[in-house]
Amino acid sequence: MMNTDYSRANLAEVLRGHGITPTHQRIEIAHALFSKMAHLSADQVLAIVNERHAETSKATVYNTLKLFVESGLVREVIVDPSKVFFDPNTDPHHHFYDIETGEITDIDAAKVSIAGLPELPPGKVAAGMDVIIRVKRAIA
Amino acid sequence: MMNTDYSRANLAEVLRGHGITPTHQRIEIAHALFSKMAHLSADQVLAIVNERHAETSKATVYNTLKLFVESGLVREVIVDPSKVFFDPNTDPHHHFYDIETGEITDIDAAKVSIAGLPELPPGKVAAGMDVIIRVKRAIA
DNA sequence: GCAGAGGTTAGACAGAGTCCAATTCTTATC
DNA sequence: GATAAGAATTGGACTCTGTCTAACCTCTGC
Ligand SMILES: [Mn+2]
Ligand SMILES: [Mn+2]
Ligand SMILES: [Zn+2]
Ligand SMILES: [Zn+2]
Repeated sequence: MMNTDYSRANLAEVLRGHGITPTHQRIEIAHALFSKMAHLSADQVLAIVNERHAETSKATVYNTLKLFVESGLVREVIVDPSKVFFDPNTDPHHHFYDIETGEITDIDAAKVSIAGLPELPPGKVAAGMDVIIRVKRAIA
Repeated sequence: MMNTDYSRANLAEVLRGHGITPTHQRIEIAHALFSKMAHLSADQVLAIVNERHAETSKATVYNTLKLFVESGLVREVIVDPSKVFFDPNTDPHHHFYDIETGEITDIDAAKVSIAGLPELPPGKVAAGMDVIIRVKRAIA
């Protein structure tokens, strides 16, 4: 989706390209997600963004993550009952989820084929599909 | 998994068969889940169980649902970021999830085939797979 | 520079879920 | 049927994630 240019200047351009006014806070939040390319919770984003000097509030982190999701910049991953993770990888893909460590790993959706799904309920349209493979440490 | 005998006496036997001491509260909670055969949140279970006369605490509902999950009597469904649902259907199956109404519908896993999944990460063993198809109302 | 829209903020609030020490129940044994 | 010991339940305090609000700030176009 983006190359490897995670400079603030380039991130600002990416935000503009999605119709988002690039503020300091939004750029820092985008930087946290895209430079780490990891599945981060809101709390983790808040911590990363305020590592050097506190400059972004909890409310702004939540507002911004929601905005990013709505504009397709990042994707929500719902695997843990206690918190949502935000995924800078918006290519179609699935996830391994380690139920012991919480680690989330991507699975390229292009290599996976799913057949035999029933028709959608009448009057309904698809909004997305999640495949989550829960794994745990093999017996020692 | 069970027939259609949702009598308290039979539910008590089912619990014993899973190594669970059948208390009044546990039997009522099992009754709520199996007689409705629906995906219920802890809060919904609490409300159902205390419909006639309050007799079960929130702590017991959570304790019991956890116990039922651990003993394989029910299954957790993690689709909504704000709460867990408990599923009395433990046959392999997937879910439609209406992101607008919250409605959850079962998809028989026997009819669905998934190919091309990568190998599990080294040292990991599968603990389950969830397929969630998020749907919404078709544009009016 | 000014105005107005849009963005940010602290902190109060809500809801799901956990924890604890005190109490009550279940069950095995007599 | 009574007893005793372990198991289960309980209210309520607590934690954590996420939302909301009203005041304040900042950016942009004029
Ligand atoms: Mn939760
Ligand atoms: Mn939540
Ligand atoms: Zn991912
Ligand atoms: Zn189900």
